[in-house]
Amino acid sequence: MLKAERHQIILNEVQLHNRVLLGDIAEELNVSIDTVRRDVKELDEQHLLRKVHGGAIALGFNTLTIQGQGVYALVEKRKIAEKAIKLIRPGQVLLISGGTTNVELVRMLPPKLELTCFTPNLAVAVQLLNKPNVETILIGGKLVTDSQIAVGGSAINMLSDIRADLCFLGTNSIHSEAGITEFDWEIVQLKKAMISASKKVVSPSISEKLDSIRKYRICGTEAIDVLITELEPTDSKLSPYSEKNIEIL
Amino acid sequence: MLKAERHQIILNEVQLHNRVLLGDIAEELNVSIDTVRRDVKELDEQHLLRKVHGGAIALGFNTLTIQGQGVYALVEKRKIAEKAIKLIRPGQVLLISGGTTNVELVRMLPPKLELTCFTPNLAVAVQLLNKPNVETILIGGKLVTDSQIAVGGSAINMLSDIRADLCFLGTNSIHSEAGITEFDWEIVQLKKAMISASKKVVSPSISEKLDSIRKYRICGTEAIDVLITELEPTDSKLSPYSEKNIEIL
DNA sequence: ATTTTAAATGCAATATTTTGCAATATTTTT
DNA sequence: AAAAATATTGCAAAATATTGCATTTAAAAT
Repeated sequence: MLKAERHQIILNEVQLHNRVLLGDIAEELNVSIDTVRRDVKELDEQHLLRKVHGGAIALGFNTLTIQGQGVYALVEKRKIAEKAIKLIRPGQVLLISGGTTNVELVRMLPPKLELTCFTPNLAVAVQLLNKPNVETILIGGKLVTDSQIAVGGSAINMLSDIRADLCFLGTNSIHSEAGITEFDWEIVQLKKAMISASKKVVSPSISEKLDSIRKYRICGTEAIDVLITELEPTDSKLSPYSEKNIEIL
Repeated sequence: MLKAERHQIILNEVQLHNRVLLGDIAEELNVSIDTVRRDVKELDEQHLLRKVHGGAIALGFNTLTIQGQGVYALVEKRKIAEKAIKLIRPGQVLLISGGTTNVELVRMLPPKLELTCFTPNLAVAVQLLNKPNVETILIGGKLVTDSQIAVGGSAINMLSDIRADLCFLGTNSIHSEAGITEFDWEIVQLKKAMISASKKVVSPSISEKLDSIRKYRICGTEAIDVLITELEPTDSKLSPYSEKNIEIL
């Protein structure tokens, strides 16, 4: 029995019955209760369920999660999110695109921080709802299924009325010469509008996405103010970007 | 044995059983376990499966779900949702407000039904994303935390461009004389706009909400075309409404 | 056809992860 | 407050991964 398989089963059980007992699962899966305990602990760390004394329960009401597997490269993304949050000042207006890194960023926002946040992304919006001191404004439009982001004329139109202090632009591909690129035309248009609606553009990208190029271009490196990766800012992989006058964190 | 051939077989196996063990495959294909490991690693990099310790598993659906904690009066709401769905014809344009009944309604939509759905509510939007044949358009605006609904000028503005066939208006309070009422002023404005954007207004309400009045008025009974409760249409509690020429389901 | 080059494979040594157990601590229940 | 249930921690055995390297195989170039 693979660990990942157990995780799926446990999650499924929790979804179905809203709660599970560790002992029951252990028996059902024929593993020791310690193993189940560790499984549940991991799932809890990935925000896929909530571990409680004696078992686990499904997450609370406004919790959107990515079902099935947990978030890929969560450790790296948390590191990025932590650096990103340091850029934020109380009272600012933020513009936040989609992507799991941005979701993690929002989740890690200090609860007492007062902000106004605009976002076209469902998962980001749901996370923002959990922050009592954040005013959230949803950017509407046609929803792209897999990225859960609103695109199209009305979204772009709504963005044209905004002047945000900081834009966290979830990035698919970034390259020191080609800039930021995407493979979905609609999303390209949206992100372009997001960039022009912001005073400062921050690109949180796990290093894996560096030096890659997609079909359509969103902007050149000159439009990016800050690049945040999980690496040390002095890492050699980042020097092509710092040479382009991008601030590296 | 060609590499591509092995890849096919591995993928097939994963599809079929949801998981594979490296050892099993190695034996089956008569290659070393190292080779299989490398194969699986490649397939993982192409996002065709997920490599885990000991083997590989199929990719989960990357869909967002709201992990609903026990929805109050779920049985009744399902009954209402079932009746409501019968009103829908393929290809129609729907306008759906918030509320757990509407979420349940969307969850129960047949997967093959083709629709265009507008909604200002996050939970509804998330559920709609799981429907492959539904085009979802999010109505943006300032999010009201507890109802997870977008309100304000831009939302109302966006609604003014819509002409929906059917509006499912989640209802807080309905009264045969006072009509539909709410306690949140912003939401009242939004729902008014939703009503004028639709040809036909349907109010799905559990019977508990009948005959109650809140602070602000959304519309009179004349604006409501259909009232759906979990009760039999002939129930005496509903007669004040049928007398107002509302269709009862 | 033959050489050159690159890719693929299996092996062995080493590292990492997973798992169950036992001893101890903590929480929950009575 | 005592008893029962559940958690935590450290540990060792087993399973699995990783790495470097030698060998084979396939592809490209001559």
